[in-house]
Amino acid sequence: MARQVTGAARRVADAAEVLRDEKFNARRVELAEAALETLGELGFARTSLREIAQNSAFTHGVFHYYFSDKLDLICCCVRHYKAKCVTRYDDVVATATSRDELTEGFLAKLAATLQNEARMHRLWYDLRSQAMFEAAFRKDVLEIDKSLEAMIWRIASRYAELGSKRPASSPAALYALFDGLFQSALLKHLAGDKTAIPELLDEVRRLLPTVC
Amino acid sequence: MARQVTGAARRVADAAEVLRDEKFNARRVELAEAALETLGELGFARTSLREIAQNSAFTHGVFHYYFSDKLDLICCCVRHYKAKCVTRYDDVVATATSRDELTEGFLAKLAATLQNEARMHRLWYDLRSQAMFEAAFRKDVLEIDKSLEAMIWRIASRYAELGSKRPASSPAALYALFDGLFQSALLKHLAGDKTAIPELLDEVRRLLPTVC
DNA sequence: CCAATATCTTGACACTTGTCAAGAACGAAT
DNA sequence: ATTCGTTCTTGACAAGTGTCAAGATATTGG
Repeated sequence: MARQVTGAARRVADAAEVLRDEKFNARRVELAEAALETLGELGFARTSLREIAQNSAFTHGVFHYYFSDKLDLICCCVRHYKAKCVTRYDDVVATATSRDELTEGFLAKLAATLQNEARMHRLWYDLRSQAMFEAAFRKDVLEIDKSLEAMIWRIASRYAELGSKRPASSPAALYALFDGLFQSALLKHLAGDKTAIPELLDEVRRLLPTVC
Repeated sequence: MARQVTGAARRVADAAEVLRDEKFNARRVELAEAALETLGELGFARTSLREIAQNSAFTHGVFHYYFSDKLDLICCCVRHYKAKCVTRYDDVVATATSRDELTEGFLAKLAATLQNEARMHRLWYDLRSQAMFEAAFRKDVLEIDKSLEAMIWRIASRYAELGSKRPASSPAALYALFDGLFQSALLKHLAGDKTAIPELLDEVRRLLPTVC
C-alpha cells in the first residue's frame, strides 16, 4: 500500500515536472522568437543580448534565466527556425498533379519567401558561416542543412515522378545548386537589385527540366 | 623658362607623391595581410583590431593610421584576398590539353585549396554573409562573386571546348552549383569529416561531363 | 646637420559587452 | 493568509571594444 501511494505521489510529481518543463520550454521558444527579430535585423556579429531585450517585451535578465549562455540562446533560435523552414513546400509537393503545377507552386513560394523572409534567410546564411568558426553551432547547422537537402530532394523527386523520370543528380548536388542560386539571389535582392527574384525564377524554371 | 622649372618641379613633386602613395599602399596591404591571419582564425564577429595587432608585428594604433575605420580595413582585406583567389586555376586551364588533364588538374587544386586554405575560404563565406547585413561590403563582395563566377566559367568553357561541346547551363547556375558544393564540403571538412574532400571530388568528377 | 614631415607608440576616453547576484513580484500549495 | 519556490527586474562588475590624440621615433629634404 505504501508502495502504491509513493507510486502515485511520484506520478503526480512527475506530471508536475513535465508541466513545468513544458512551460519553461514554451517560454524559451517565445524568447527565441523575439531574439530572431533582432538577429535577422542586425546579424549575429552585431547582436547583443541587451539589444535583443530592448527590441522585445523582455528585460535582458530573463534571457539569462532561460538560457545558460548566448550560444545557448542562438542555438535554440536556430533549432526553432529550422522547424518552420523545412516544411515550406510540402503542401505544394503533396497537391501538385502535374509538372507545371509543381513548378509554378514551387516558384511562387520561392519568390514569396525571398521577398518576405529575406531577413530570416540571411540570418541562416550568417549562422551557417559562423558554424565554420564556432564548433558549438556545427551539429545543429549540419542537421538543418541535411533537412533542407531532403526538402529539395522531395521536390525534385516529385517533379521527376510527374514526368516519369528520375532526378539526374545526387541530392547533395541538387541542394548545392538551389542553395547557391538562392544565396546569390538573396544577396542581390538585399542589395536592391530588382531583377534578382525574376532572374532566379527564370533560372530555376530553365533548370528544373534539365536536372529531373 | 620659369614655366619649365615649375613644370619640372611639379613633375618631381608628383613623382614623390606617387612614390609616397605606393609606399602607403604597400603598407596597407602588409597590414591587411596580417589582419587576414586573425580574421581567418576567429571570423569577422570575434575579431577586434587589438587582437589583429597582437597576432602581428604591429601595434593597434598603426591600423588607425592606415585605415580610416574598421570597415575600411576589412574591405581592403577582402579586395586583397580577391586578387589571389581568382587566378588559382588559370594555369591549369591554360596548359590542359585534354578533358582528363583539365579534370585532374582542377580537382587537385580544388582539394589542395580546401585542405590548406580552409581558413581563408571560411572568411570569404563569412564576409559574404556579412554583406547581407552591412551595405558597405556589398560592392566588393558582389564584384568578387562575379569574378569567381567568371573563373568557374573559364574552366567549364575550356572543358566543354576540349570535348567539342558547349556548357549546358548558364554561368550563374554553374557557379551556384560549384560554390554550393564547395561551401558544404568546407563546412564538413572543418567539422572534422574526413570524407568531405574525397566526396566533393567524386561529385565534381561525376558532374563535369554532365554540365559541359 | 637641422628642421620638417611622415610614421608609429602609448595610453586614455567613452561605450558596449556577457555575466552574475541580490532582491522584488508573482503564483501555488498548505 | 502565509510560506515557499519560481520567475523576473535591476543594477553592478570586469573585460573588451573602436576611436582618438599627444607625444616619441624615424625618415626625408634642404
